[in-house]
Amino acid sequence: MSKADNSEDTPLTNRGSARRAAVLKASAELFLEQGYERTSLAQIIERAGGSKSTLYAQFGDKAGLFNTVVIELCQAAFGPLSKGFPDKGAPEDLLKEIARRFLDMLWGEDVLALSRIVYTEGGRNPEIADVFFDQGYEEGYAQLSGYLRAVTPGLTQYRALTLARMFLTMLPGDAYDRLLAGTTTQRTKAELNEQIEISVDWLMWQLKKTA
Amino acid sequence: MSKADNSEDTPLTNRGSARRAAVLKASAELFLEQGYERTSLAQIIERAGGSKSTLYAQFGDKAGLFNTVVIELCQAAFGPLSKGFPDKGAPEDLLKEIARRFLDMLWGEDVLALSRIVYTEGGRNPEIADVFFDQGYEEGYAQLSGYLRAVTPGLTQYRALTLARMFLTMLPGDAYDRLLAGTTTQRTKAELNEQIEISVDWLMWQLKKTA
DNA sequence: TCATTTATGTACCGTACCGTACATTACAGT
DNA sequence: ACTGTAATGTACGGTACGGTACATAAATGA
Repeated sequence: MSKADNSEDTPLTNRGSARRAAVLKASAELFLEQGYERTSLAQIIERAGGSKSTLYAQFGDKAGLFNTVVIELCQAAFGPLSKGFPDKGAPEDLLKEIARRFLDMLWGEDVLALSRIVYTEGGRNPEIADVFFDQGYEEGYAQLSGYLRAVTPGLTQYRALTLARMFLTMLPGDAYDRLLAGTTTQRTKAELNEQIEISVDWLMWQLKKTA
Repeated sequence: MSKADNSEDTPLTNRGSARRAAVLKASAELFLEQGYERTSLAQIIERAGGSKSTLYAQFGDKAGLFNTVVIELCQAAFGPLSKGFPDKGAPEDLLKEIARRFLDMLWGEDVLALSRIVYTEGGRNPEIADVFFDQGYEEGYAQLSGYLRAVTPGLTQYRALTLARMFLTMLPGDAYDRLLAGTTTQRTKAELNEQIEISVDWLMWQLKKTA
């Protein structure tokens, strides 16, 4: 983001904002698919139409474009988290449903590719790592911990957050890591269901101990 | 690894094998630090001495060199896992000790950087992902599950593996992911200790339920 | 000691890349 | 309709990269 990042200051004309959208869409696809280094500006333009001038006028440089794209993607990818929880049924069934939704979201190709790119480029670009975790995991912890406190009298906020964090991280086990890395063997659906079962058991146990 | 990978077939002379070692060392440092794309062959040679001819004669091409390096690194990085467990004291204290050792290993700069590169390049190179998980996590699961079965009559091998896997993945919570991604805020030591506590509690509970 | 093989160094090729300069077109306000 | 401004297209510069060709030096085996 070196010289001219036109993200908010100048009011774009219709033509401009349409191109901007096209460039963002194409960049998102290509960055997610190939990563930062392997994606060239020429590829982006080929897919988005227009030309490099537009790109540099609107996003400054390649890094600026990347930053903008990834931050927009973070805000989009974790949308399902803000849908709220189902609210009927025994806590145990409810937690299982929450678990399934969470895993379904993680398993989405967009979240998967986004995670990969954040892990790869985060070291050189801490902003995207922060946004990713704040909008993603932390948001999930907050939602779940709110629910836990609602059904468990005497549960402190800190403890609820800890439990939520541990629940959501034990849930996928190493299945998510294997997906990210691309191992040839992956966890089976049966193993995943077993992990859900175990995780929910544990969380219910913790809640009972508190109450 | 396109044309001439001289990893095992031709007996290298002294001169050759010395250079080979130097190239491997330099490549390891640079690949881990910068990733595959950002590391150029010129950089490697600058650090290792010698010249491109040597490199191409011994490793075929850049990809071949990378593959060799990463696989050697996998075998080296997880060395601490094969040290075996401490074997005196109550299971609870023992599990805590195991947990601490495991986290210490994960937190090492070499394992950290290796994880990052495997997640990044694994998609294009499944072999390194497989080696990484087989030599790393799966080895840890095997060791721990062996111990669990030894102290818990009636625990099946499958169940022991599952418990070991869940234990070792819940242990770091999201702390390891945050490290990999490079967020500006990280989990505190207190939070980690709490996670260890909770994880060990859970595992002890599971073992008691079985026995 | 001499011939053959193996390792090394140098110089180079073609390519792909990011970024820029500048001419050109569409738009907005009057 | 006219004019200044913003968006676009074209063409190119400079560079760094992976990979190769070929000459040279070292080692090996007899």
